[in-house]
Formats: sequence, C-alpha cells, structure tokens
Amino acid sequence: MDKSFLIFREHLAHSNDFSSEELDLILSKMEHKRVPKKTHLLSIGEICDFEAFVLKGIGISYFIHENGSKVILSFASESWWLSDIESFHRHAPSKMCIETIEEMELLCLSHKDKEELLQSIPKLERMYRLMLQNHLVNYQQRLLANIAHSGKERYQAFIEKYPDVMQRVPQHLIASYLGITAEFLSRIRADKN
Amino acid sequence: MDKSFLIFREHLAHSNDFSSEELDLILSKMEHKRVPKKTHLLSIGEICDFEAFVLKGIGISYFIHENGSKVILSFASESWWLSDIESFHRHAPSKMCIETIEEMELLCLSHKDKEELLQSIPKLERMYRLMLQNHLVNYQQRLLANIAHSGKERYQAFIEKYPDVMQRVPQHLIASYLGITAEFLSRIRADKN
DNA sequence: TCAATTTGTTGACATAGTTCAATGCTTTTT
DNA sequence: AAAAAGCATTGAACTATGTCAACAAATTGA
Repeated sequence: MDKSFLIFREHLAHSNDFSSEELDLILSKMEHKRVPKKTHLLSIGEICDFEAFVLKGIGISYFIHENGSKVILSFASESWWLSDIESFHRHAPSKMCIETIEEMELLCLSHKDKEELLQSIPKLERMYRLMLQNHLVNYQQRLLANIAHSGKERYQAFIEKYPDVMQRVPQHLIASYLGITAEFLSRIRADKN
Repeated sequence: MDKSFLIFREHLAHSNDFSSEELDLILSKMEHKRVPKKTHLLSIGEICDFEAFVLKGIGISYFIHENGSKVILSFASESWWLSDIESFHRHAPSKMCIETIEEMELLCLSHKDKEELLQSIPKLERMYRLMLQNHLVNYQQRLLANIAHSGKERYQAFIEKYPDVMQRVPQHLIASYLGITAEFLSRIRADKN
C-alpha cells in the first residue's frame, strides 16, 4: 500500500469505525491520479464521474459568469473533496468547471464504484450523510456572510479560516470566492486597518 | 391514520421504495403538531430537537444580524422540512430562530427517534443523503446568485421559482432572503421593466 | 536571459444598493 | 369603531463596491 494513502485512511478512520478490511476495500476502488497544475478536470457540459479526495495540491471549482469571468465556488486542498455533486449524482451535464492550480495528487472514486461500495459497506452511507451535513452548514454560513457582512469582513474571516489557501492561490480567485472584484480586494488589503 | 398524513406518505414514497410497514413505522415516530401563527419554534441558544415536515402553513428560519435585523435563511411551506440541521445533529446551541408565519401543521421527528428509525430502516439513511444533496445544490445556486446576479435578477428568479411564497409572506422578509433591503425591493417592484 | 503572460496596484468615475425619515395603507388588537 | 402595530412606498443624501484604464511587479516559458 502506497504510503501517501495514509492521509486518506486517517481521514476515514477519524470519525468512523471501519474495519481494516473495509478500509482496504474502499481504498481498492479509489484510483490514484497525479495531475499537473493548470489542468482541467471537468468542463461545462461534461458529466462528472469522480469524487476526488485531495492527497496533495490545490484545485478549484467555478462557474462562468455571463460576462465571462470566473465565479469560484470552492477551493479544495489536502483532505478536502473535489467534485460536482450535482452532475455526479444526477448524471447530468455539469454547469461548472474544475481545475488544478498546483500539481495535485488525488484519490478518485467513480459513480459505479461508489454505488458498489455503498452496497457492501452500508455504514458508508452514514459517513456520506454526515459529510454532506457539514458541507451544507458551511454553505449556509457562507451565504449568510455574503448577505450580512461587508467584503472586508468576509476577507478577514477568510484569512482567519483558510490561511494556507490565501498563500497558495492568486488573489483574484479569492476575490471571486468572496464575491468582490480583484481591484476591490486589493484596496481592502491596502487599507491600514 | 389521519388523512392529512397522506401528503407525507406520498412524499416518502415518491422517490423511494419503502414497504407499507416501513412507512407505518416512520409515521408512528412522527409527532403531529398544530402551531398557531407567529409562534417561536426555536430560539437562539436552544438545542433544536426536531426535524419538522410541513403538512400545512409556512414558516421561516433566520439569523439575527448584529444590527438587530433578521436575515432569512429559508422559507418552508408544504412538503418542505423545517429544522436547524447544525444544532439538531451536533446537539449544539442554535444560532438561528425558527418561527411560524401562518398557522402550521407539522410532523416532527426527534433526534432519538430519528436514530432509531435509521437503525431499523437502513434505506432511510440513503434517502436522507439524497435529500441533503439536493439541499446542498440549492444552497450552492443561491450563493452563486448572490455573488453573480443583481438584486433585481434574484427577485425575478424568486417569484418565478416560489410564486406561492411571494403571496404568503410579507415583502420585507423576502427582501431579507434575497439579501437586499425592504426599501430597495419596493423600488425594484415599482420599476416599469 | 529576454519576452510574454499573469498577477497585483492605483486613480477617476460610475452605480447598485443603503439609510433615514416621512407618509399612507393594512391588519390586528382592544 | 378606534387605536395600535406592522407593512409598503417614496424622496434625498450617502456609501460600498464596481468599472475601466494604465502601469508595475512577479512568474513563466522559450
């Protein structure tokens, strides 16, 4: 077993009690991929057939605004998942793009393999449900922040919460994630207080 | 069996294949409640111990902004669920409020009963997972709209998507849901085109 | 190592959306 | 039926944020 898989085993073991055999079975279905930086993993209109656990590197998912600019939906670095949930589950053409920023190492699960795993390890269903719940709460809070807080406040909360991301991705992508323009973010940062 | 429960049976049967016995078991755990209008179901700091399926009426969940105003997180009318997922699952003090707007009829499930149901009907776990997925996609799209669309566009999308809600709740709450002020929504509506 | 591209900054101006205060209209309460 | 409370509208002034354009700095690539 590749040593780099450890981060994933730990991730699974963390909040769940899978047996060693179950962990092996899960891992056996996950395809280890190495992807160069600035590479598209999913384009608009394609059907997303992966749920990728990030072993290394950082990637983004984003929509394209009518005016052509990117709207960042999420960043995914080590121990996060990268996928278009909607497309993956409904087998529908994706409305978003996914691409790498740095070189990435991923563990990818296909829809078919995921269903098989869920059949053989019912406990997994629960893990996914809990994961989705946490995810959902995150989106709720982000929506709330976008409605109730200023650009500056959102920026400050962001660097507090994701200091590493701040270092690893270009500022204009963070601006987009925060729902402000790159220029405005630059001004916020230039502000003395 | 109360005839009004039918809407819930249909809801469950719709996308899932529960046996009649399973449906009965689920229903047996759900407490039927009638709640007058303008009634608090959950206040900040309380632990939310219900997931309520709406048989009738309409309610809201909202946060209180630092300046004292409400920020509406969601409306819930017939066939929707009303709960604070975060508080319910983590047994944590709630950061939001839930209250009725019209008189409501609810089917409430407690945390303990939910866990018991999940034990006896593993298929339920899957249903919840799928429900959460849809929910999540909704929040993603709403976040996206808040970042990428103007107040006017969001308003137009809203009346398109939830024409009934528009009729049933005061305008200023819809403004809050959309992330704009009541005054600005009024001006949008006054606009000729 | 030089050119090309991407990224970040700054200024001047434009605008979507807010704030506050006044007013009239409904709905609820008594 | 009157009073009170909540709700919607409007005007005027204000502010957070966007746009466009120019430029500087950093990174990448050949």
